[in-house]
Amino acid sequence: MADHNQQIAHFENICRAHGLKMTHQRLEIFHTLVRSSEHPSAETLYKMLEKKLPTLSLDTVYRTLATFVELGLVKRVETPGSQARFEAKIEQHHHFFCDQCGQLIDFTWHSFDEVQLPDSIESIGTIRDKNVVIHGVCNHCQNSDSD
Amino acid sequence: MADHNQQIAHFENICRAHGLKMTHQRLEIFHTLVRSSEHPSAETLYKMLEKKLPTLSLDTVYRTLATFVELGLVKRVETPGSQARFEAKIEQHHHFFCDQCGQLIDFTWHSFDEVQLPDSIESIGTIRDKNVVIHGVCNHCQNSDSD
DNA sequence: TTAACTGCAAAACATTTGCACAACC
DNA sequence: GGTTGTGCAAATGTTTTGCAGTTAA
Repeated sequence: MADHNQQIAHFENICRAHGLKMTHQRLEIFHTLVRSSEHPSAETLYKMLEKKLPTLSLDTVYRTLATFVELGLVKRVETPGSQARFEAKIEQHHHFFCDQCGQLIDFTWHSFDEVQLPDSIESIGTIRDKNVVIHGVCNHCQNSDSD
Repeated sequence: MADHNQQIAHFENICRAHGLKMTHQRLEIFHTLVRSSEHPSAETLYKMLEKKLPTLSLDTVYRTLATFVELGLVKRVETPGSQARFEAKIEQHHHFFCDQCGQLIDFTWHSFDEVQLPDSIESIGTIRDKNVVIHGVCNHCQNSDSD
């Protein structure tokens, strides 16, 4: 929780540094994303916020997310689904994708993060980021298969 | 090249086993995908084939790819782009994505493939597949930055 | 005040679907 | 011959854009 406040302070600084206005919508969208662990789509975020911001429009959510991605405050997560999904998590982490329910679960794997890539890979180009993506079936789905 | 023929034989067997007809379109789409290393989208495939199959329609490409994915003959590649991209490569491999030109480069990393995942990850669920995705800038883009 | 932001509506883009004809087995 | 597949066109779903009114600095 304390982490979130720090992240929000960072968010406000970045916006100020780029001359972006601190609107109600931007603040709420960022708050919601930081506090969520479900990697929501634009539409999911819109639904999460419709009680709090009844006049919010879906295109504002799309525009706001695009702005955040450009500033590096938010990442677009690559998934098999047709809708783009987003996360505001900063720390290096990886994803487990449940092929059955579509849930994305974050995990950390420090020994992977620190491993040096083989030269054959390093020589492809300049590496910015390396991530592990696991596909499988989460425990919840596994257990409810007995219907 | 020889590998491709084997893969195409496998493709024909699978189709037969599932009662699927061996149409000109399916054969050509699969051939093109097997021989390509660019992980094309449905639209790219359609353009690659329009000289050879002038009456081919884009929706047939979509339908055919969906069928192949269902049969496990083709994989949908997860990319940041808005169009889905596909590959017919069978061997375990990983992807380098160039953030600048959007090119996807395959690489192998056997010591990663063989590593046992930490228990904390194994306990999330049943793992079907684990892949590394690297983001960066490929050598080609790096070198042409001097314009 | 004024430049940037939002909401609305419409457009653009990617993908899917219904139907009638054509092609495979 | 009968079933499955294809092409056409239209529908659907997701994301983007133009514009005029609204809001933060």
